[in-house]
Amino acid sequence: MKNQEIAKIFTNLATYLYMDDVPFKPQAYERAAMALESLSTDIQDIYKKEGLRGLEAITGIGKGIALRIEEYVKTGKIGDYEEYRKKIPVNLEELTSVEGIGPKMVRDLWKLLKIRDLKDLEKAAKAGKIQRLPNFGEKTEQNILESIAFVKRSHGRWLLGGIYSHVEELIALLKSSGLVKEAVAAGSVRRMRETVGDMDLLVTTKKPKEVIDYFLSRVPSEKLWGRGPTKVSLRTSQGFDIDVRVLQEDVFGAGLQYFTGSKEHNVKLRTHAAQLGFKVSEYGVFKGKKRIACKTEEDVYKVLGMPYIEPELREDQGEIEAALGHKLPRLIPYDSLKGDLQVQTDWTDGKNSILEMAKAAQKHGLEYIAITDHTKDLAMTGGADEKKLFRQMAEIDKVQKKIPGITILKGAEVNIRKDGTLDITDEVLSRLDVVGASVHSSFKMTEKDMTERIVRAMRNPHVDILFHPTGRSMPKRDAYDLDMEVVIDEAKKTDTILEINAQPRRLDLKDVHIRKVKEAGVKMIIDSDAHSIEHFKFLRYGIAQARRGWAEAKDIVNTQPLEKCLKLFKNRG
DNA sequence: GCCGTTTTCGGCCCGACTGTTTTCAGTCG
Repeated sequence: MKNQEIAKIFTNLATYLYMDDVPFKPQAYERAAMALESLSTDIQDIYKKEGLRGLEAITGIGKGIALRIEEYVKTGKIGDYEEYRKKIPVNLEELTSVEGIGPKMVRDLWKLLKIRDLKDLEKAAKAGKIQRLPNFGEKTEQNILESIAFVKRSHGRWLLGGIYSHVEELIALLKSSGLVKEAVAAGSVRRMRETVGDMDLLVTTKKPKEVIDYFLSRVPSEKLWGRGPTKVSLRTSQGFDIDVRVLQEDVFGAGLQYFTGSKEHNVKLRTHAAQLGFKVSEYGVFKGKKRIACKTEEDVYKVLGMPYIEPELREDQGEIEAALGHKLPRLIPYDSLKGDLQVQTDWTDGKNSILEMAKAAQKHGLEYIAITDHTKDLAMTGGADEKKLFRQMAEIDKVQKKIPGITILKGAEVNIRKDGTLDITDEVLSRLDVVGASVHSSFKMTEKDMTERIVRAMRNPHVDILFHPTGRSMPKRDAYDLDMEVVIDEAKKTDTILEINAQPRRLDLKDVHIRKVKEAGVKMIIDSDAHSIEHFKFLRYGIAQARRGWAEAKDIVNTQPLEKCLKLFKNRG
């Protein structure tokens, strides 16, 4: 699948066009790149099946860009882009990943100092060469050095699950100051994106200066990026960037809407507003000079003729159109899960016993769990063979008696071998309540082979769930090559449930897949993949991911009580 | 380069902040 490759080229091409001050084209390429990134169908397939017309049917792709995609599919290159690369042969992604460096600076750094990448940049900055350039200065040079250190440390983005508790702490801190009325997170944190680059906190207060002083006195910062009368911007000692903004109480809704983003959602919303004769900014919705609505987000959307749009949907993926047509999904609510069907214990690589996990699950409000320890191919985890599975089944019966308030199902996470067969016999699988199958090895197969491998496993009549279908693990391992269309199709045919694994580094399925699966009418399940009693809290991120994929409660089997949930399994209806 | 219940031509979101300047360009969200 070349979608991401082509998207990257278009993003870079946009950067080059920005350097040349070309108007409007860069944005067009950026939009095309975004369209490609969120496309779960292979763009090459679309081209092969439907030609240029198929490409042009995609919003954001017109005649010109369709031709460039055609060129790439045919030759593996895009001419305009190659020319630019010859002229300015620099690593755009690396250089623009540095906070404060955009296309124009990249251009000048290349022109004047022949800086190609992060290494060159760091060297020049350390030698004090940057500050002598026209329009650069001492401070810019210093910021560059600090940004480079950060990019190197964290690649600039953080897992949502890694910083979420930090967000909650800071909100609580602001609220406990007694100085603020409202204190909420906005931005990608509020939209619950799987990774976030920084944190936007919004407060309303009558004493902006005091709030900012208070915040600075309580949150140790490694670097103060800047502070104004209504905003402070800093990097914490953990290296995480936080913006705190003070909003006027009577325009809080407009501000919250604005700073929640996404940028693309807001662009679309403003365009729509303009068509109605309104102007939208962080200070409200205006008709001429008159302010119409801004107290709550509901007001903002209402005056623009649409119901409230949940933050998780605000990615310009059709939510505004859906809202206008009153076709928004009724997203699966948080805290609506009744069970968790992927739980590991100390029988393999989990930290806690079956009883401890059951107790923790119960405390988390769950009515049932499945114990799904690894199986024998995963030797390093102490994966169970058939005998060990029987022993564990007996143990679960014993534990169940000690804790009657929650049902403990007998399950396993069986390994899908390279050829698509499983590492546990069908005879034993048939004795389990829940069988999840997943790939843990041989990630580097061709898309065709990997798809066939997984399809074969799904065809096993005992496999109820395909666990973490794409196998990614952020940030170190990307998804393996897989034809998701085929997998979804096969899930429909075989009644296999697809998992949304809630581990912050997995979040697999991805949001774009979830939407496809839902549209295909295939069932999904949200599992914590808990390896300790702490991990049931991950379910929240799984639900967030489901919501970002427009899923409703009825799409997710474990929103149902146990009996109903099990009826949705294959061969159980 | 894309798009269309204002438009097949003429628009394309909008404002704040920063660092370098001495009125503004670049970057960000």
